[in-house]
Amino acid sequence: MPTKTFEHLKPQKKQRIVEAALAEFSRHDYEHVNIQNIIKDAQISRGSFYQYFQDLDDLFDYLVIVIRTEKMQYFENHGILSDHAPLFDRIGEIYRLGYQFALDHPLIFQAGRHMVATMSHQQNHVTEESDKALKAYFESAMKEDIERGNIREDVDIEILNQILSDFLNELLKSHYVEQRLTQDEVDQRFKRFITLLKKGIA
Amino acid sequence: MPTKTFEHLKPQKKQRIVEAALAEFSRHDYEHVNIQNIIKDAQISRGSFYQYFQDLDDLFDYLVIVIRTEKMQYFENHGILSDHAPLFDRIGEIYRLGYQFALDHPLIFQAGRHMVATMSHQQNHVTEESDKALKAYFESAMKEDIERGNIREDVDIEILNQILSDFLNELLKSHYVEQRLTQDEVDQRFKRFITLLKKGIA
DNA sequence: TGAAAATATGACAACATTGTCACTTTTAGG
DNA sequence: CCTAAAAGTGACAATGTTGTCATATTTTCA
Repeated sequence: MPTKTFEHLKPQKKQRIVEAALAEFSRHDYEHVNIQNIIKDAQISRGSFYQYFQDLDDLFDYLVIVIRTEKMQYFENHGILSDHAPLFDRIGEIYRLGYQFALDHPLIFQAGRHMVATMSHQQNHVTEESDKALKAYFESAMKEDIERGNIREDVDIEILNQILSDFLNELLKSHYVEQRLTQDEVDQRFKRFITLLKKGIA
Repeated sequence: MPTKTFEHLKPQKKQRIVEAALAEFSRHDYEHVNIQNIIKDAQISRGSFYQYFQDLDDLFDYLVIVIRTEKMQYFENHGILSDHAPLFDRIGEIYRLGYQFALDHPLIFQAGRHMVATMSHQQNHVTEESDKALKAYFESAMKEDIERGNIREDVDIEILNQILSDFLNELLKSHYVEQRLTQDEVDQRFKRFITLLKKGIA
């Protein structure tokens, strides 16, 4: 964890440092993060950096928490609106929310993505919590829809959840990260996905 | 492209170099690949390296081709067996083939994965070709199944293809890369996936 | 105000990595 | 067996990065 000194910093300066660090982590592998770049970007001296953080590990752990907190908070603040809406409405909303988060916090989003992508798997607590929360949310939505009779009773909730998150993840990647799809194409894809899922293919 | 000198090398030595390079590329970001490690691993001198490759770009491009060629060849050699089998049999087979490839060529598999994961998107020709081939293969399987009456006529082939590849990709990741799932669990998951897909959820 | 505590600074030694080049060794074939 | 072409070598200068530390600046509060 960062030192007391760091915690005492003015929010503005703290943020400058966090942003510089996120930018660096979204560009490079963990092992090759360049401290020089961070201190240059954040406009702090070399010595200060080592007065705030023990080492890279320390900074990394701190960033994980920052990312996790921001993400959870964002979803909590925006997500509870349409509780008890039908499953697919909620999925659509969650997707839009995820996209909006990426737009609102591009640095956090990209750093998180890159950290997960390049991290060794032992350390994947970066998105673990928010993923869990998301799945729990979908699960409750499914159960409500089953009770309402919108979804057949014997549906395999776990697998459906998996299919949903895989698809949404890839969609977000094509849409936001690689910018290969326009908003219209995304909407189209989403609709077709739901249609297929509803009807089944047999 | 590598120099003539490199092409003239004894296959054994060539392979040692390729393997060292793949190992390095599966550990590090493109920008932070360490030539020192490669020449140490491959037991060649610093000077030799620069006699084989112009620079890192050159080595990278060469590796892309190696990975692509190996992958395509592997699938061509093993994949055509059960042509004209029902879609889901073929999907299962392809999955097993992908897994087998990862087991048979762990270095190539991991390097390819890591290169795709950390690469800027302009350079994603690494797996492009084999992905295309895979989708084409699935598509023809679907069409055959539609003709046979195993799959409804109005099914959205493109989206189905997308769902399939997303799901299989994530499955392979959990199964092989993160080793979070046993063979039994994978089989279970796969069956449940197919069941859900067949029946639909409405 | 003034002095102790907290913060900030950047020069520095230690180390790592790169691409080059003058030189040595090996190979091919006359 | 000899020699010219091909292949191989590692020392080296140039550059970059790290963590430390003695010192300077700022803040706190009695």
